[in-house]
Amino acid sequence: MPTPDRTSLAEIVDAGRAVLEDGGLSRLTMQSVAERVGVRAPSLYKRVRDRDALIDAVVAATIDDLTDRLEASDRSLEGLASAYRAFAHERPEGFRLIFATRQPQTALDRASVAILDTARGLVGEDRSLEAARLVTAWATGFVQMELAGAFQLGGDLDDAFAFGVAALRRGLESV
Amino acid sequence: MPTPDRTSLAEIVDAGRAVLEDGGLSRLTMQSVAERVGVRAPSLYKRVRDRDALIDAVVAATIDDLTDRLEASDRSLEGLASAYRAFAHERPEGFRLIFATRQPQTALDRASVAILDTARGLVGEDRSLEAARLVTAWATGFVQMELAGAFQLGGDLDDAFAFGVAALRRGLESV
DNA sequence: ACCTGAACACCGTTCAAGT
DNA sequence: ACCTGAACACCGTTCAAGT
Repeated sequence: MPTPDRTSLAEIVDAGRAVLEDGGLSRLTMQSVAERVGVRAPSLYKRVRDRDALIDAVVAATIDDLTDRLEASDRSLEGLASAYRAFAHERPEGFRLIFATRQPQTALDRASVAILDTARGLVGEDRSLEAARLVTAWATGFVQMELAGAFQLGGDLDDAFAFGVAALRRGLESV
Repeated sequence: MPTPDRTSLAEIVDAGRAVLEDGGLSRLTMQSVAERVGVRAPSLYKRVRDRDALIDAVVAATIDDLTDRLEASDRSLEGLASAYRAFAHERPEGFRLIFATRQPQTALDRASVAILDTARGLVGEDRSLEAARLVTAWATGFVQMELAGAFQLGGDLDDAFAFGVAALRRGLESV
């Protein structure tokens, strides 16, 4: 006798993201997600292989949202960079998790395209991949260090970020 | 009746680092560290407040080693950058953990000095802090993405790294 | 077909009892 | 003064039994 579904994969992933932002990865337990969704922990295993798979799904959803933001920016170097940083500030735990997991992140493909387009406009086709990697690495590292509290020598972080984009633009335009 | 010490804080931290590189953070359990040190898990609590404090100590020791490497480099922009990257390749889990923990990282002070010196030589006193942050953010992000397998569009990563340092030098020299 | 309680393995942590 | 086994709380996961 079929029972009506009491939840769904999408609802579980959303609950996982909410719990993650609330309390960090260590609070992202099967029990806390189940409770938020109104079900018992063992029921989650009907939709999700295990906790790691749930975490992967949370990462994938986060990357999707991040990509939407990049695509919605003005696509300039400055626009991409600040959209990236703003997203990380909004969802610090989710952002952090993207680079804390080791897996085939084909979900990053869409984001790569947006950044590559802008990079191509700055340095041309030949060096666009390297230029995109420069910009992405810098933005990723900046935000991660910011979130980790690793910038401890004072100074204004907004200034440092603006200085960084400007220097990158100069460095790339002189290729 | 005093018992002779069967271990020490330093030995525990070293064991923690070894276990970490072997199996990642999730394998860094009190039990695995205790076993490696030849003691039962509860005994660790005589030297270490809890697992988080052990992790903090592992991070601090890792930052110390990293700083030694930076100081032992030729102190050029290129030398610092490749020393940084080489260290991350040697101790990927330890490196990763540095920016995965949120805490007062005064241990980063020594490393900051080395990078600031080099940055000052490139852009002068006024913008040295921002320049140091640009370089550190880029190197950190590059290596983290590399370790996470986030560079998935082919191309040579050594090339991309060299391209990055060169572009940063140009961007900074034209301040 | 989905949901649950019970059960098991494992981990962090405390503590009384050993030496 | 350090070390240990026993115990407790908590978590991930499986599974037989419910609907």
